[in-house]
Amino acid sequence: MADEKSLNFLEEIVETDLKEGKYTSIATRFPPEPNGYLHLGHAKSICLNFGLAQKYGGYTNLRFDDTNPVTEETEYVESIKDDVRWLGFQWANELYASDYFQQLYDFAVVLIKKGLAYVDDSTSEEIAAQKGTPTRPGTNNIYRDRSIEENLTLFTNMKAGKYKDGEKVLRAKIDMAHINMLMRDPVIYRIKHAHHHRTGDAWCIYPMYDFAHGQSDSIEKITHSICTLEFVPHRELYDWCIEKLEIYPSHQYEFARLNMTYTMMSKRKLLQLVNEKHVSGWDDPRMPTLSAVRRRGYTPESIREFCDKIGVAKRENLIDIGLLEFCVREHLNKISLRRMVVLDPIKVVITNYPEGKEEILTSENNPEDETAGSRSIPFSRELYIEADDFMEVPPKKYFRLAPGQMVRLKSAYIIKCEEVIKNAEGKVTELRCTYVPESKSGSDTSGIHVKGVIHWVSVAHALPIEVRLYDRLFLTEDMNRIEDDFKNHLNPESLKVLTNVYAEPALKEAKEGERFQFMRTGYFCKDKDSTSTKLVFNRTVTLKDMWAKEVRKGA
RNA sequence: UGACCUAUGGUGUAAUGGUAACACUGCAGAUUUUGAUUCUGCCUUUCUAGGUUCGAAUCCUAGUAGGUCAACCA
Repeated sequence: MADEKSLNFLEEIVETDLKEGKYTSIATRFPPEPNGYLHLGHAKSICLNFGLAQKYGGYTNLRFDDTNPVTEETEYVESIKDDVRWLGFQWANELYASDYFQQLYDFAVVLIKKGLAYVDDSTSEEIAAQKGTPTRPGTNNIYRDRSIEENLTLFTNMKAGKYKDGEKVLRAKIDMAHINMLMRDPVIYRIKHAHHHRTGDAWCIYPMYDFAHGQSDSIEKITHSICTLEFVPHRELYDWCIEKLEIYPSHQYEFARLNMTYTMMSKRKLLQLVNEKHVSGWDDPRMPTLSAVRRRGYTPESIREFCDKIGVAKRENLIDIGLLEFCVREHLNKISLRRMVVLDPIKVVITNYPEGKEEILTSENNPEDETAGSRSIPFSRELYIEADDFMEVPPKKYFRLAPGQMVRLKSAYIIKCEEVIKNAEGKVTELRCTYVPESKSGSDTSGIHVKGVIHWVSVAHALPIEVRLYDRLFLTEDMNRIEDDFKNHLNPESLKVLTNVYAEPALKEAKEGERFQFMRTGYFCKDKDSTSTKLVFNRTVTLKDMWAKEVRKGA
């Protein structure tokens, strides 16, 4: 029996609308502005919009809100399409607000003819000054009373390019004393002699968001237009335009955007990080963009699961980034092949293992998935193990390697540390161990039980690789709360590059983007910077580490 | 000195007038050839004050707190 999951408030609205026969099917849209890359906040919106349509039998349009040519570029359009597809969604139609420029222009003319719009010659400063404040009403200016004929002529001239940028605007004529600031004669068209990424130089006037978005929804017969909370006050204007234009009544609903701990989700600031080279690009694996988390090794399934788990509501939230990490671990644990990789090597010589001898051992690829099969791993007299897996003076409950102590080498033998060799500075350089020949994995007759199991790589067969370890980009939990420059909060240790790393030979076959669990250290993904001679892996996320926590508590 | 939105464990989200629950986190334990995974148990919750009602997290009023609104951005 599938337990019935409760509905979020948007699903409730849709179900009610469907039940009451308001609609027979629904249409939603995802409306990004192509002025940056999509991030996890957009993923929430994508999952919501596409998810709703999927669940209730409708469709979702991908509509680029490209009404501001100075910030928008084709590069962004392509990345957005890639990201939506990667997340696993298929849009019904690829559309652009710029497709509607003529219709939108005609709508503006309709408004003028109804006496509901006028051309204003004021500067932006004057308009701002006349706007009043939230507690003080605005004031009318002389342009407000221009005749319909004059407005029509002026607006035609605006379109014809007879004025310079900023010289005139078209404003809706609503009410300068309206309690809602957005209803105080909002600017609906402005002059921009700028090249548009799709319409080229065909237009020199462009509609504002409030005069483009709702009408675009209406043209596409979007039933449920879902946006974030900061647009709540825009809804009144959204409805006003639809009513005065007497067009299809789409409706706007608002939800709270995603905020995440230690994460900055503002496109503008992310752009700044890219431009000022604090990161290597929009897809730097430390970024919260979808192209970055993809490169880092996150799966689309885990992002969708995350969006499902965080829910949808109308109150401000701050999601623990640990939940995202939980989701990706949960998925990667099920699907990723295990490999042994030593990130910080220390050499072990097995003194009672014959020189020149080699054995081929077998290890399962994924204990969570029998169909994943197994692989061969070469074993020999000299090995690398993790420096962390040896302590000369171990604390209580440390069940890895220490002088006189035994551990099992994963899928191989039990070894015992007999001697510690140090260099002149007293640093441990080599461990001399003996192995128990009867303790071979799968045919262990030694009767010895050891608690610790560690990973290892045969020196003679080791594959050198580069590994990039990522930590949170920011050190401050709630980046919405800061008052100083957000760059002051950057984590200087958000990237650590390890170049003295050895992997088992099987990793050589890895394909770009392929994800693995490096046993006991974390999940990793082969990076696009890899070449035939240099393999590079990104750490997606560490494994949960109870021992590290234990150590921290002791400290 | 306004309007609008919001208020449930540490963090999210449910409960739709009838026993406050689920996930993450945290803590404790079992299993484990990954100190992973898995499994078990535990901790912790209705902003305040009134009102309506047999009964309120839920409805009403007021207060308080947080958010939003004064771009020719979206």
